[in-house]
Amino acid sequence: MWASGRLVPTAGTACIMLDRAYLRQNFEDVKSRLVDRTDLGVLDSFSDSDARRRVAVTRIQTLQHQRNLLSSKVAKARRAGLDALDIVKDARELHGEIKSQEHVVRELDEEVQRALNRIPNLPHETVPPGRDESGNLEVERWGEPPRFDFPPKPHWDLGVDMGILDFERAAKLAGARFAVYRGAGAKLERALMNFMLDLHTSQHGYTEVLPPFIANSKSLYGTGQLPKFAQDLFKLESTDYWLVPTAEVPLTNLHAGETLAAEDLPISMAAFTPCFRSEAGSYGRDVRGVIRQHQFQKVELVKLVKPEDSYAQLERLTSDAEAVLRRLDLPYRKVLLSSGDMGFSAAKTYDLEVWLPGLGVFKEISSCSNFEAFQARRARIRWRAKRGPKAKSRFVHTLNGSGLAIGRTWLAIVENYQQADGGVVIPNALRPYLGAERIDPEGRLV
RNA sequence: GGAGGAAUGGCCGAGUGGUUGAAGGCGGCGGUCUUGAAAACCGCAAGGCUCGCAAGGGUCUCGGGGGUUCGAAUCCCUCUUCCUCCGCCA
Repeated sequence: MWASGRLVPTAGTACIMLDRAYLRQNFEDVKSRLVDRTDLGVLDSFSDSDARRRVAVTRIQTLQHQRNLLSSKVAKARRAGLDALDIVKDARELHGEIKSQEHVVRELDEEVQRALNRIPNLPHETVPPGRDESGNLEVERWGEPPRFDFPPKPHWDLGVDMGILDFERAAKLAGARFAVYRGAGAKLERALMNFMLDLHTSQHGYTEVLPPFIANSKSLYGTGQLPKFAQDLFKLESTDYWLVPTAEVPLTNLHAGETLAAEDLPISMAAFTPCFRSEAGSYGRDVRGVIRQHQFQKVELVKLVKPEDSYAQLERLTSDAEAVLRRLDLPYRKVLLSSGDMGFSAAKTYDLEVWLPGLGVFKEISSCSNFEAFQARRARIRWRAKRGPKAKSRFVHTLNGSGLAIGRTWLAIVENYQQADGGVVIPNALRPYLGAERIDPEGRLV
């Protein structure tokens, strides 16, 4: 286990999602706030294990205290030239008792941890209550869906017909839910990556980071994918390596275990990475095209901020992601997720959904969330306002959002900018990156 | 892959079984002095868990885990990371 417990939890091993003391003291309130997010039984099992653990911890600490007293008596006796054999004998008995109590505490530690691991984050007060996506709130709609004087096609027809997208050969190479991009298709993907990174680093103040595309269990625990969602990930056989499902994992964990200075914050990072997802449990969903793939490329935005700034920063991060859609002139809507539709670790999430005329639907292209201290507590990312007597360190708040998912941006462009002849016009903002104005029906950049 | 070496508080660095949660230095914070600053001097400064209404107490933490011992930063095992050399490789 990546967060294996010690006898008594220590700074290095006690990883929790919600603060235990907060949970204890606000138990009924927490329960009511999580009613749409989880089976409330996990809260009761936490409460029960936690109470038993505290009794056991108190007991072992008493024993350890007695042992320490005896040990210092031995030390004094030795210095005085005495052998202190009777004290040693008593202490030896204590030793056995402590050892057996250690097992009790260790088991209860793990029990508490297991319960905590299953409790999701508390939704922010501005989050609409709801069991699922039906409780979501559309907060904004931007852009005009393009009008066509022909029936718009889905991207899988357009891409395959132009010869820039190949599913059959991808299936031969790897399997279902993979795609091969060729020629203008591959170059469009690369142009989008550069366009997005350039925009965020030069206009929005993000630092570009190129992280490993593989992460260890500890990192995946830090951001909340583990232990609960292991089935959604690809693991490399007989190693502790996992393919990253999103750059959120390496970027958020970049400062894991550190105490940052106030002047370091906020930290804003942007990274391009491929993302790998097993898509277990999504059989039959989005089976055609490149909407749902085992591997897709994404530019991710991550911020580490002071708690008091985090909701203002969520608005900024979301608008940074929106800026990509606006510059590409892609119509979209902004949706505030309900408490039941949010991810496990999030306190508040906006989804950006791009209009796909070929499919006639809005489809998620970015998800921007404030995790408050949930991830920071697990990854132990702290900050300190200043050093000195009263300078207590606190957890940072973490945020992330796609800026954007490149595969879905690719298909949004193909579908929104499609022409009657089967070609695609390149959005103005992208032309410098492609050196062309359109992709012709034969898949050539012209 | 093979052979060696190393890991101590924000940083550097002492410390090989018994007031060492940890000397000393640097850096930080507060103060004295100063018109102000610097220098000098004085003082304060880790985290987790737990008991307690509180004041305060206890316990654990010297890369991670385990062991020996009445007692471990110090001894043993193991893992991780870093450094040096050899081999291999983009």
